[in-house]
Amino acid sequence: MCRKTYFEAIISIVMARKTITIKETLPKLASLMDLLSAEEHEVFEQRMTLHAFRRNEIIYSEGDASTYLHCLIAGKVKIQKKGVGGRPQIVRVIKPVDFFGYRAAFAGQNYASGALAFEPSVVVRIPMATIISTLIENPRLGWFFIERLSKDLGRADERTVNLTQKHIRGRLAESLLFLRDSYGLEEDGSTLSIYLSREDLANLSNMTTSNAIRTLSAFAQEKIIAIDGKKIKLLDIPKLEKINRIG
Amino acid sequence: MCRKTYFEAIISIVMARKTITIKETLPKLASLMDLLSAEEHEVFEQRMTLHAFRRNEIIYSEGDASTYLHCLIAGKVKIQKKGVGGRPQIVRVIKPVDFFGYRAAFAGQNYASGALAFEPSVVVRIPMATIISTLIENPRLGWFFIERLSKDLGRADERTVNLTQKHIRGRLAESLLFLRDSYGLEEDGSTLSIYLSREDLANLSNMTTSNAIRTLSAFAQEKIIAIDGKKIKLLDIPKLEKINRIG
DNA sequence: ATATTTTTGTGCCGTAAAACATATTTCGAA
DNA sequence: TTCGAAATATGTTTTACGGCACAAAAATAT
Repeated sequence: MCRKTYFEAIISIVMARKTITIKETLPKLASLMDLLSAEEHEVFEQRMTLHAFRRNEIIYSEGDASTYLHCLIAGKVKIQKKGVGGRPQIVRVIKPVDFFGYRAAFAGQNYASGALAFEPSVVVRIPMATIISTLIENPRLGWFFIERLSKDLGRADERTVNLTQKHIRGRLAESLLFLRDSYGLEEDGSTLSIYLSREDLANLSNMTTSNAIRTLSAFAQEKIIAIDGKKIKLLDIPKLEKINRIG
Repeated sequence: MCRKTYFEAIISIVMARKTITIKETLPKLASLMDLLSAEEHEVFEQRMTLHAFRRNEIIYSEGDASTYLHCLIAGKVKIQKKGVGGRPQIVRVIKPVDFFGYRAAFAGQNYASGALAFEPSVVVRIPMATIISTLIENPRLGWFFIERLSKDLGRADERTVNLTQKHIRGRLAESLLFLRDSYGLEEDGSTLSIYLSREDLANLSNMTTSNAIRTLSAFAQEKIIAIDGKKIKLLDIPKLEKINRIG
């Protein structure tokens, strides 16, 4: 982790060909900040800090004390959990402006999963102590988190069933569609806007890296996708959806 | 589903060799009811209904409108979700006095999983509309659900990794330990207090029924467990834990 | 009590996917 | 630029597990 000044954070982002100013940061947090009273808003603003992370940098690790709520302002983040023999599994991905890293504190636990930056990212941190004490007073803030937790829990159950029951091709197809839904496509309307390693793709789809590469090649051969280094073009989305559906 | 009067519900439970009276029901709901004001308490009491379910009876189905919060007063319940080709997967189990069936309503969805009684069960229903409108006013009630959802989400992520990465023996060992933690042991200190079919055990452990039977037999041969019909005795818990740990 | 269906228990086989081995390419650092 | 280390790619081997078939036992209905 590297805690940085606003200035440094902004510079990092600019280097990643995106621009962000302090003026832009607060409005992005609006979905949460709008729920607060004037005094609460003031307290939050005072206590929040801005941080920049490089590609693959750790935002927090499994086992860390869950001290802060995180909000991704810019960039892309993966939430992953170690399994048998330390083999990581990506359980969620975060896009701007999503909140993350709050579950463990609500459950009174240390982090059960770690957060890493897929690419240069800017994160706002707010102490969980502030969140929880405000929550006890402000039911609208409570509802904010109830909705998010409920949706995440639904997705987690869905994911458990899909990862355990589908075959490799189905799981990879699902991951590709999931990445499209999460991060969208580039201007050409077919290239995924996220470039992740084959290893990450494997950890997202519950397979070995070899099999992620192999199956990706098979999809390319079948003209379902096109591969150009880390760039993946989705050529035949109906077919991907079919492969995903039938498992 | 069969909606019953208090009287009928009590009779069903008595038939299952358990007794429950109306006087006992409310105190069991205390963890939630204690958070309410006198007026709120009154409203809840008025709107809640008591229901009895027979063995294997459906409490609610996947796709149903998520109209009620459920609380299990007596019995045992499984929450399951259909996957590829309708193959069910048990995602959670419920013991008294646990709340369930509230996530979907909070997320604004229909039920994404169904609830079935493992054995004769008594359930209290409270309309989700009542819960949500009370929640907006009462932050303590909000916190009640935030904690539960956060713990469930942690367990769901844990489960995803375990079910996908562990081998059959590891998954079955985990399920047996999980059932012990959820429902406890009988007076002998080693027999699981829940008798589930091999099929249920398979759906809990993500394997085919054949493999659940096979692996269970293997454990029995190795003197890790003892099988007597549906009764399962855990003989060597350290060994079970080891098998669970190494996957 | 008897018949019928469901659940449990085993063996065998085929296959999907992991493990392993080894090029080849790309990338980062000196 | 050159070197070493990752990341990507692909073929081969091994194995865990699902699928299927069938028998026995138990539960349920008649």
